[in-house]
Amino acid sequence: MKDLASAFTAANADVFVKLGLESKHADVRRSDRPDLGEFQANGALAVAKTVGKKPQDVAQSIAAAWTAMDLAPAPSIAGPGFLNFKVTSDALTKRAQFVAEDVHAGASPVAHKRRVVVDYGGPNVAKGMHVGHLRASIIGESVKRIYRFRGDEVWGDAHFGDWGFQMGLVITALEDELGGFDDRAKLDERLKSLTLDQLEAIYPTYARRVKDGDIDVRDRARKATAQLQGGSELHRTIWKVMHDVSMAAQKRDFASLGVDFDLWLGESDADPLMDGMIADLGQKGLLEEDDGARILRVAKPGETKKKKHDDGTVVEVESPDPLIVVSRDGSAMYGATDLATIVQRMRDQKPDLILYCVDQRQADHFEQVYRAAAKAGYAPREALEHIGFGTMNGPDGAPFKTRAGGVLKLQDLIGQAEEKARERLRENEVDANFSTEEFEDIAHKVAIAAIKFADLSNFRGTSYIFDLDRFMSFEGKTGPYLLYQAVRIKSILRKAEEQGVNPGPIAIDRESERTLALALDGFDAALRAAYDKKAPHFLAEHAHNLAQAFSGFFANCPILQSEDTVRASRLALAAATLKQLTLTLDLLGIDVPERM
RNA sequence: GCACCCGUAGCUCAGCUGGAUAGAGCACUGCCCUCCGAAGGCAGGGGUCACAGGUUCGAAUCCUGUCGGGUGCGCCA
Repeated sequence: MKDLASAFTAANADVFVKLGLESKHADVRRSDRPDLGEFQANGALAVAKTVGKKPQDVAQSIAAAWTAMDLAPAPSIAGPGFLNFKVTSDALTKRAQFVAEDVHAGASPVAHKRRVVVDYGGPNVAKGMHVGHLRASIIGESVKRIYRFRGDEVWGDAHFGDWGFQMGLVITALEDELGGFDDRAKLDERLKSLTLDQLEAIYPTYARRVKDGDIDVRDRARKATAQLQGGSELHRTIWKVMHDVSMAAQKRDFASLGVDFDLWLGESDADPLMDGMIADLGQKGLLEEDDGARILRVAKPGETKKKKHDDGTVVEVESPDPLIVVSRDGSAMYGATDLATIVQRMRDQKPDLILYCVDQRQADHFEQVYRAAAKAGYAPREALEHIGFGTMNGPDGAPFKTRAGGVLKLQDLIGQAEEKARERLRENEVDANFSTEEFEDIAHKVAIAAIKFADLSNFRGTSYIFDLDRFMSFEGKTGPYLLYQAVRIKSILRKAEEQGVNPGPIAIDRESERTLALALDGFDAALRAAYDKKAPHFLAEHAHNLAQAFSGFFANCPILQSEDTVRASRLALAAATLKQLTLTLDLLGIDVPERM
C-alpha cells in the first residue's frame, strides 16, 4: 500500500493527464501550512506558464476534475493557486490500520533490487579505534541497514587498512627495537607478547619522525612495505601477528558500538590481484612512467588547475591528479589497492553499486580511483559512489581532541558517555529497581543511543560539534528522549497485557490521533529520502517527529482508562507507534531497552 | 595560487530538484501531575536566512561577485 502522499500524487497525476497537463508537476506532499490543509499540490503554478493560462484558472480546473473522493474531497484553492487537501478519516484510518498490520510498518521496498557493497568503518591495523572512526562506523552501519531493509542484497565490508606504508613503518620500528631481525628466536618471542597498546604507541612515534623529515626511517619503511608486498616471509610473519592482534581488538570495539560487518576483508585481500591488475593496466596502455613512479592519468583533455611551486612560479597541471599506481620504490599505493579491491568485489560480490562511507576529505582520491576503474573497464563510473561525511569537532570548532590534546580512544568516549548515563539514571532512581546487570545494559544502550542519534541527526556532509553533555541530555531531540518514548509505550503495552486488554480496529477521532496517524504515514517518505540520498538524518528526523506525535497523543488520549473499542483502537495505535519507532531506531543502529 | 564544502533564532542544527506566515531542540517566560512513565505536554517571546547584484509571477533555495570559516591539491591512508 502506498503512503498517502504517493496516493495523492498518483490521483493528481490522473487529473493532470485528463486535463492535458504535464503530470511531472502533479507532485503532492505534506503541507507546511497545517492550518490550510494536510497535503498540498503546487503544480498549478508551475504548469500554468507552459499552457499559457492563469494559475488560478488551472487550479480551478484541477479542483473541478478531482475524482479521488475516497482519498479526499476536492481540494481548496489558496493564494495564487495552491491546492490544499484534507485526507478523509476513512483513508487515514485505512492507512494507519495497514501500518499497524504491516511487518515493514508501512515501508515500501525498492522497485529494482540491487547488489550493494557498503565499505565503511575503515579501521587500520596498528592503530586503535578512535573518535575519527566513529562517523564512518555509525553512518555506514545505518546506510547498510537502510539498503538491506528496502530489499537490496547488501554486504558491509570493514576494509581494514592493513597493506600500506603504515605496515612498513611499524615493521621498521620493530626492527629498531630489536636491533635488526637477525635473531629470529628473539623476534618470535617479541611477537608473542605484542599488544595493540604497544602498536598504538609505536605507530604515531614513527609517523611523527617521518613527518618531521627523517628520510632514513621513511626510506626503510618504504622498502619494508615493498618487501611485505613482495612476499617476504619474514615481513609477512610480522604482519600477520600485527593484523590478528589489531583485528581482535577492533572486533570488540565494533561490537560495543553495535556495528557488524558481513565481510571482514582488508586491503591485503586484494593483494593477490595486484600483479595481474598492474599487468592488465599496462597492456591496456593506461600506465605511464613519471619520476620513477607508474601513474594512471584520469583527467580529461582540458581539465586543468593552476599549481604554485615552492619558488612561487605557477604552472598549469592536469586535474584531477593522476592516480599513482606503483611508487618509485615499487610498492602499491592505496589508490592501486582500492582499484584492485574494486576488481575483487566485481569478481566476488558482483555489485551493481559500491558505496564508500569515508571522510569527505578523501573525495578527490575516490574521484581518481573511480575514473581509473571506469577507464580500465573494471566498473562503470556510476556504480561507484563516495558517501562523504564531515568531521566531528570539539567545542572550539576544531577537530575533536582530548583535553590533553591527544586523540580520544573510542572505548574512552563510550566509557564517558556510559558514566553520564549512569549519573542521569541514578538521579531518576532507576538503579533502585534494576539488577546491576540490567542497569549496566541500560546505561550502555542509553550511551550508544545518545552518541549515534546526535551524529545521525545532522546531515552527514557537514561537520558538527561534539558536545557530550548536550547529547546525553534526557530532554529534547536526543537519543535518550527517543528511548524514553519507546520504553513508555512498552510499559503501557505490558500493563495492557497484564489486564488482558487487546488491541482492536483503529478508529481516528481526536486531532492528536490524526497527527499521530499522519506521522506514522510519513515513515516511507523519510525512508525513501534516506535511501536515495544515503542520508540517515531523514530517519532521525522521522523518529523524533513520531515520538513527539505520540507524546501529544499520550497526553490527550487516555488509552487504558478508555473503554471498549476506543481503548482497543488507541492500544493498536500505540503498538503501531512502538513497532515503527523501534524499526526506525534500528535502521539508525540504535537498540531500545525494555525498561529504563 | 586553484578547487570543493559551509555561513539560517543567543547556542546546536534541519530546510536548499524555487512556492504560502523559514522549522526543531537547548536556553528564556508562563501554565499543566487525585489520571496509563512530567526523562512529558501546552502556550509565548526570539530571524535584514553573511553581504551585494541578477534570473523569476515568486529566491534561504538557482546564477555572479564580495567577505568570513573549513577542507583538499603526486609517491601517507
